[in-house]
Amino acid sequence: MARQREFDEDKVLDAAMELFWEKGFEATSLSDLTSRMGIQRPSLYSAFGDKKGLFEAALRKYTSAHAASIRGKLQTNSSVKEAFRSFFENLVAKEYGEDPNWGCFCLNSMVELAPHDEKFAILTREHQMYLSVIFQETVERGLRSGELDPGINAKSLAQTLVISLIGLTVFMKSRPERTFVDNSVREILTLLR
Amino acid sequence: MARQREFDEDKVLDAAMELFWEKGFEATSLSDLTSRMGIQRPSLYSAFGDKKGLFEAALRKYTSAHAASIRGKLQTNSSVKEAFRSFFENLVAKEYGEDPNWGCFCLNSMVELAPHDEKFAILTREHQMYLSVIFQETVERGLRSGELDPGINAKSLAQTLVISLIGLTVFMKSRPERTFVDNSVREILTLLR
DNA sequence: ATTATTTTATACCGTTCGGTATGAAACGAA
DNA sequence: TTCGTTTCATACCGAACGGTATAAAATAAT
Repeated sequence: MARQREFDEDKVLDAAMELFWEKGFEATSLSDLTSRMGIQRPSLYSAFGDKKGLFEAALRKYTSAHAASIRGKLQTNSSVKEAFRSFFENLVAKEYGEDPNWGCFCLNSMVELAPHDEKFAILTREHQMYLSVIFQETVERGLRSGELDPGINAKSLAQTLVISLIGLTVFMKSRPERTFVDNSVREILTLLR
Repeated sequence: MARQREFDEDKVLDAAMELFWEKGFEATSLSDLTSRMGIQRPSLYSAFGDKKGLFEAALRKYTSAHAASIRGKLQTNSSVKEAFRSFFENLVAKEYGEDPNWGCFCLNSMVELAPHDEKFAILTREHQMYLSVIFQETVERGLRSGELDPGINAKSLAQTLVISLIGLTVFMKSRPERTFVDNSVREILTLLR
């Protein structure tokens, strides 16, 4: 028995996510947000609490979608080596296709907020842990099928691939020459012997 | 024929560097800066131009010292494998010793500013390029001495080590369990076969 | 139609932002 | 000592910040 919302909470959260992803937490103002989200301040505050609450909601939505996307990409290919190869190569191709390139929202947040806010340290760290589990499951699939060398330590390799993914993603924010990144990808993939 | 400066430009720049390193560009206010640097605003503006000019001066000072430090560490050990091993292990030990952990000022800046400011994209990218040259020279030393497998591509390996360094440094900002990082370091070092 | 409840839009709050005008204090040269 | 120059400290600028008080508009139940 009341007035109904005129905005779709999920839609405006996407708009906020884009903005935070692009500019980070501090550099994004409430005026930026309300104008891009198409709602007024009181609506924003009643729906998400405050600026940091909105940021957290946006980041949680991002990590959830990001993890699902990566899991999907790694499952499409029956060959594990091929799956990782196309995953990393598509990652690079995508970042060089877009201009400019905002990197990964979760890593941006890890750099900006994790050392100052334990909640975001946990949130961003747990996302990387989850990615390492996805990677590990994929490596173990390759071990079971015999595609990968049985001497491989699935967990260590998966964790190293996460570190490599982070390094590549962050470094590409500075738009280095593509050969640098291509060389690294090729080298990293040799760990999947 | 005039009044002399009462502050040491190099000293106050160090103070600014620490603050920007810790909090980033946006989250650091001029009041933060002047209070930590121990000078007044007009002195800051006359010496460094504006906030971004001060930030750039601080970052240049950081990258220069950072590169020299890394070059020094890699030269101390006659064994190249041992040099990289101790380099990465000390990196990890140092980050876990300090609490909290501000990561690398250059990488923090790459994430926060590179996509929005071409000057900082270049500055941070060039620093990584320089690190890759230092790494490459070290790998080539190992090739010449016969310590490393002649099949190794020095440039690709060096670039991959830079990517790994970036990934490790950024990930450690979220204070993950140390075994994760240790596993990755061990795995990465296997590339130095 | 009236009423209770929620969301909307506007306008505003005190605070802090990056940056600067101003004049006194401290020098070196004459 | 006087003068010209530079740096110092203070105080201030308009603008933007994150957040909220207020009341009109819109709904569903009575």
